[in-house]
Parts: sequence; C-alpha cells; structure tokens
Amino acid sequence: MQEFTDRQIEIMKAATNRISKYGIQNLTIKTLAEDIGLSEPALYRHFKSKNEILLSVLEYFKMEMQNRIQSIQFKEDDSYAERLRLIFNSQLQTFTDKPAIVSVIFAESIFHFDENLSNKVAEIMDLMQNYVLENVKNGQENGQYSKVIGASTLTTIIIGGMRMTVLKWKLSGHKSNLMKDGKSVLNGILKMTEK
Amino acid sequence: MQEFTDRQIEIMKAATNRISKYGIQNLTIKTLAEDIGLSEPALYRHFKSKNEILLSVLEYFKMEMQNRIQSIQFKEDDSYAERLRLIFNSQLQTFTDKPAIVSVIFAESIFHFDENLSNKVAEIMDLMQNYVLENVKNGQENGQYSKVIGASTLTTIIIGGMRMTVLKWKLSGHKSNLMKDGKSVLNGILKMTEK
DNA sequence: TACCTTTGTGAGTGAATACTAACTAACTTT
DNA sequence: AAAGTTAGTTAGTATTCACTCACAAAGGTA
Repeated sequence: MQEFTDRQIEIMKAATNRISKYGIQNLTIKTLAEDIGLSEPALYRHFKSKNEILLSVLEYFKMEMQNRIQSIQFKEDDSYAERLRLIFNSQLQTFTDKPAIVSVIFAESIFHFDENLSNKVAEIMDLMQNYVLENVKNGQENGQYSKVIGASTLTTIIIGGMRMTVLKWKLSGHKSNLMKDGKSVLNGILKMTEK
Repeated sequence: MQEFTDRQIEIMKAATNRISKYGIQNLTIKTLAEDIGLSEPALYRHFKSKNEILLSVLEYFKMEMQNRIQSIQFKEDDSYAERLRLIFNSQLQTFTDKPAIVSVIFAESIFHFDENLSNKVAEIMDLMQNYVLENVKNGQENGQYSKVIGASTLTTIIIGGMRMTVLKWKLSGHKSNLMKDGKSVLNGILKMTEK
C-alpha cells in the first residue's frame, strides 16, 4: 500500500483545488508552488513529475473510496435497496465535503493525453460500478429487485443517473443540493425497480 | 444564422478528430495545420483564434442537432415513449456516424478555462434536456408515464442513463454497440415508467 | 492592363511551461 | 564533532505555444 507524506498530501490537495477552481489548463507547477508558498523546484523533491502528482491524487482518492465503502456496516436485515442507499449516501457526502475532487475523478476527457491517468480514472469508475452491479445482481436474485431489466443495464441507469446529478450540481457551482437530489434520483430508480 | 465556408468546416472537422484521437492537449495550431496540409498562419485566415475554432465546432453541432431533432416527423398516434425513442435514435445514430464529436460535446471539464466554451457546452446539454423534459411532462400529463417520479428527476435519470451509455461506448474505443446498448437503457427506463 | 481581394507562405516573437543545476541550511545519525 | 540526508532556494534551459509580419500568387473586376 502506497503511503504519502504530509507534504505530498498538501500538494495533492492544492492541485485538486486548482483544477476544481480554474481547470486543468491552469494547473502548472508555478501556480501550484505559489498556492503552497514554495518554490517550483521544491515540488520536485516530493513528486518526480507533474503527472505523478495527478496520478497520486487519483490513487489517493481510490484508496480512500475503497476503504470507506468497504467499511460501511450493513445490518443483516438491510434490504439491498437500503444497502445501495448507504453506499451512495457515503459517496455523495464525500463529494459534498470535498467538492473539488469531483472535477478530477469525473474528468475522463482531460486525461486523454496520458494513459496512466486515464486508466486510473477508469479504475475508479470500475470500482464503483462493481459495487453497484453486485448489489443489483444480489437484489434481483433475492427477488427484491424486478428482473424486467438486465443487471448491467440497470447498473448503467443507476450510475448514469447519479453521475448526472453530480454533474448538474457541479455545473450549478455547487449550489444545488447534492445529497437531496441524489437521494431523489436513487429513490426514483429504486421505486421503479423494487418489487 | 451563422454560415461557415468549406475551409472552415474542414478545419473544424480536423480539430474534432484531433481531440477525439489525442485529446485536447494535443490540439495545437501546428498539429491542426499539419493535419490539413496547410501552414499555421493559413488557419488564421479562417478563424481569428484557436478558441474561435473550438467555439465554432460546438456551435456547428448545436445547429445541426437542433435542425435534426426539430425535423423528426412524429406521427400523430405515436406514443410519447415512441417519440423519445425517435429522438434518441437520431442522436445515437449521429454519434455512431461521427464518433469524434462525442469527445468534444461531452467534455464539460476540458473547457473549464474559457467561459464562452463551457457556456456553449452547457447550451447543448440544456437543449437536449429540454426536449426530454418536455416529453416527460407531456407523457405524464397524458397518463402514458407514471407520475411516481417527478418530471425533472425522471429527466435526469433518462439523460444520465443515455450519457453513461455513450461514455462507456467511448471508453470501449467505440467497440461496444452504441445503438443497441442505448436502446436497451432507454427501453429499460421506459418499461419501468410506462403505465 | 492595372488594381484589389483572397488565401496562402516562411520566418519570426514573446510568453509560458516542465524540468534541471548548483548550492545551502537544518536536522539526524554515527 | 563529522558526515550524510532532507527539503528548500535562485537562476537558469530547452521547448512549445498561439499568434504576427511581410510578402506572394491567383483570380476577379474596373
């Protein structure tokens, strides 16, 4: 498991905020160094390249997300719908607390220039998708979800609906209520899906 | 209504393909000029800046999409579900025919650096959203769609599901079957929604 | 023929960018 | 105390970028 120093985490946070506020075009070693109050070469003491910083931001979030979701305590009599609500609740709460990270992990397109980076974004997407797919499959097998729609199609609808909600929240300048809108969308889908 | 010369359209297409293949980081006046077989200054005879090229790409697609969807011939006895299928069918067909455009119009994040560009992307999103929202509202009022879910929430689910399908198609390197998967997702949602 | 407009060119410019070289002060280890 | 390591500095470098300048060829028009 990769570990990060305090300084590295400070740099990663500053990079995330830069991207969130001004876009990736504005993330340069110079602006980043200024944000932290260090000289440019100092950053190279902590990361070997600019790409390494971005890669670490993604890796750090992936680890955090994995830990966070794995450690959700489901009660044994929680329905699968309830479990899905808990998973997305955790995810939306994280985005609400740290809005900047959304700009980075939802940015399939901006990392097109580097395979490592786009792969890492894909890994994060896959991770979430697998949690949902597993839930849908179990829910269908246990008869809690309707089988009218295939598991993978339903997963696409759920993830798509949630991502769209997050995107709208981002485009609103974080002024819409992400937790509320997200719950609405998820409940809507579940209402249609639950038997 | 803005008009474009043949040369301008040639440049816009080349720019779209560049972005699709190598990402926006790789779209430079130099690479673009090479793609077309012109010198760099020649491009400035046709567009006053690089941003102007991008803006025109978006504007051109917006016009095309507007015309295309407006001119869909609905039969009077088409259900609202059927109308929605026709709209998305047209959209997915366009993406299948010209995959490169997807990289540009689905790229909220890459244009963060320029307000004109991000506004134009938002306009395109809004346009599609309004077609869907209108359909959902009419369908609900006419009793063809269930009213269990609010119109705007349902719209988010529909657009989100479709966008997710397009994104997966793009990430698969256009190897998945967009038309088929898109129909699956839309039918899934409609199956749950139709009364 | 003379002139104008359009569309192209080669050669450059200043600014920005990721990264490096050489050095230093402070702290840790031996 | 001596030596090594860590984390910082100032001053650069090579490269890339969007864009400009001065000029030219081709075609239409007076």
